[in-house]
Order: sequence, then structure tokens, then C-alpha cells
Amino acid sequence: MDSTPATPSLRERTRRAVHAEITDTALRLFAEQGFEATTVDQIAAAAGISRRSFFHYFGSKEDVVLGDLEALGLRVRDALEARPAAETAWEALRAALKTLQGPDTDAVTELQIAGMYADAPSLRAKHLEKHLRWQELFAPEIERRLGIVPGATADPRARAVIAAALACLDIAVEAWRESGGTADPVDLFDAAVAAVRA
Amino acid sequence: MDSTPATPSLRERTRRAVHAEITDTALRLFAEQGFEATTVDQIAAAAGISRRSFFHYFGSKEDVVLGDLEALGLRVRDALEARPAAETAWEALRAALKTLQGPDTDAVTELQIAGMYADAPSLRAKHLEKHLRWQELFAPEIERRLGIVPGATADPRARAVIAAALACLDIAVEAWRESGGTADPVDLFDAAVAAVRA
DNA sequence: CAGAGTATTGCACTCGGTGCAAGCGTTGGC
DNA sequence: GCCAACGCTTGCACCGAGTGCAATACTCTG
Repeated sequence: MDSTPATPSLRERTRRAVHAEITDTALRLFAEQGFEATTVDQIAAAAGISRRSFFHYFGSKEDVVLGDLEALGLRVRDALEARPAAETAWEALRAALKTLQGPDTDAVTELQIAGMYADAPSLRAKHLEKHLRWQELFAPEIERRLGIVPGATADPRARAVIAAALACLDIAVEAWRESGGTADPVDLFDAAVAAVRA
Repeated sequence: MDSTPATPSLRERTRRAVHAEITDTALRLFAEQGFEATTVDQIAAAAGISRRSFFHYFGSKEDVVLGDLEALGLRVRDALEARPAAETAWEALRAALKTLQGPDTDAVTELQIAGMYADAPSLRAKHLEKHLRWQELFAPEIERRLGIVPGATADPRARAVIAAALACLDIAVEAWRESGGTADPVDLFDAAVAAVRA
């Protein structure tokens, strides 16, 4: 995460610290009382900041859980573009999405977060919204791999492949959660994709 | 729509009338000012009811646009179950989803509604939420067609196929909207599916 | 050290949505 | 035809998320 080499200035450091403090506090409260039952005021109070400041760090309550999906999307896109040109769209997507399962992901926390999705519609909603953004983000690269000329009329094909892959991802994660974290997410993903393409 | 044979009682008739009045008024305002810029108070005032009554007819502002997706989902599920047992999951889904394009759908209104999705995240979000409900709704029938024993562990396959099909549907509709309503939605859907399964 | 820039905060406000209770009309039983 | 039960409408008060604004306090740059 910290690709900043030298001193990132006091401001930046405190900013990161506060950001982390809010995240930790909020996730703890969410785990204790549930996402919806926890108010922003509670989080702010528990984190020792004002309600207004909370909204300076996060655009919404959901964003605390979702993290920076925008940045994550960019990383996946980069991974996608770095895949060999010979790979098919599906192969490249599979490999790129696997980078999400990095070493920085803590299984217990992930399981907790996945659990929140189950009973917080607004959370799922924002998550799905972000996936729509990813669709646009990945589309150029997928169009390349599908051999589609980019300038043409609105072509549903690239978006469809990406949407299907992301749906498989979400479903794999959900099934992983239902298994209590025992099943292998990659296996589940592959099973989902195989069923779709059978 | 009106499968009610006899007089559906005065209450029921007025209720339907008010419901329709709200819907018409709201859609007009949405078309004029945009979805987000229109407040519930405006709709209620324009429809001649109180703000509180609005929320007796619709659970949320979004519901006015989304209509009764729950009922629609049930219809699609019935269509799905009515398909020949010999059809594959994809064939059955394609046929069942085609029933959505019934004679009661007005192209101009549909185009307007599709347009609202473009600049109203909350609308898209609720729409996607409903599709998650559809996933569960269709899952048993799709599991049957995939030859999956229902009692087993959480199997991602059926959900994946359904999610992929719904994604293709949404993308086809979106592409249809971008074409200004000229392209054929079914062709777009088929193209999307073909790309996913290629 | 002075000034430019940024972070924090409180305040007031908007908007969506809900619970409650009172009032009124409809409906059905007698 | 009357009365009671029910349902619908409405106003009111309330909550929680999110935003704009302006004052204050802090950090950084020259």
C-alpha cells in the first residue's frame, strides 16, 4: 500500500492516520451492532472527530466499508492491460481479477465485510454501482481482445463479458462467505464461469 | 394488466386510480426536471395528495419508476417454469425474458425510463437490487435445468447463469437506449450472450 | 515571521423515509 | 337503516444521511 518513499509530510501522515482510525472504529461498530444500526454520529464520536469531518474523509457511510474501489478498479485494469496479448478476454479477466486476492487481504475482515453485504442493501447497491464503473474502465481493453473496433456503434459485447465476469466474482465471494471461508474462491469463480459458458 | 373480472370494489378502484395518477404525474416531472431534481413533495403536491400518502403508495421515490419489479419477476419465473423441460438453462432464460417485451410496454416511455437510469445512481442501484431478488427467484428452476441437486452446499452455478443473463439483458437495454430505440433489443441480447459464451 | 493554503468544526438546511394518532369515509353485519 | 370495524388520508414530529458556508486553528512555504 505505501509506495511513498520519503516522508509524506505531516499533513499526509495525520490524514492517513485519521482515515485509518475512522475505518477501524467504524468496522468495529458495524461488526458489533450491524451496519444499518450504526449512525455516522456514533462513528464520529467514537473516532474522536466531528460528524462534519467524517464526511470530509468519506463521501458516505458505505464508503468506509467499500474502501477505495475506484483505485482498486484501476489496479485491476492495469493488471488486465499487462496480460499477454495472446490471452482471450476471459483468460485475461480471470488473471486480472485474481490480483484482488492479494496478501494485504485479511480473511477474517473480508469475511466480516462480506457478511455486512448480506443485510445492508445500500451497501450492496453501492458495490454494484462501482462494478458498473469498472465495466467502463475495462471495456477498451476487452474490446481490443474481442477484436472490436472501438469507434463503432455502441457494442454490447465487451460490457457483457465484463459484467458476466464481475457477476461470477460476486457470486463466488458470496458462496465463499456461505461456506464460512472454507471453500476456495478461485475454484468457485471457475465453477461459476464454467456454468455460464457451458 | 386488468385480470380482475367483476367490480373490484370502490376502494380498490380509487386506489388504482390514485396509484396511476401519482405514476403519471411523477414520470412527467421526472422527464421535465430529471429524477434527482424532483422531490417527493413536488410529486405529492402535483398529484393532489399529501406527502405522507405518497409513501403509502410507494415505498420510495425510485419505486415509482421501477414499477412492480417483484410482480414482474414472478411472471418471468412462471414463464421460465412453463418452458419445455428439454430446453437448456440459457434457452429457457432467453425465452422467459422475452416475455418482458410484451405489448403493454410503450417504447417512448421505456426510452424515457431507460434515460433516467443514466443519470440517477439510486435508480440503477435499486434496479440492480431487484435483479438480486430475481436471482433467488429463478435459481430453483435453473438448478433443475443444470441438473444440480438442490439440497447440496451453496452452489454458485445457477446464480451465475442467471446473473449473467440479467447482465446481458441490462446491457442490451442500455445499448438499445443508446441507439435511440432503433436497434433490436433481442438481437443485442443475443449478441451479448454470444460474446459471453464464445 | 508573515501569509497562503488546508483541516476542523459548528450551524443551518434539504431531502428521503417512518411511527403515531386523529379524523373521516367505506364496508359489511345485524 | 344503524352501528361497529376497518381502511385511507393527513398532519406532526422525528430520524439519519448528506451538503454549503463561514469561522477558527493549524501547517507549510518563502
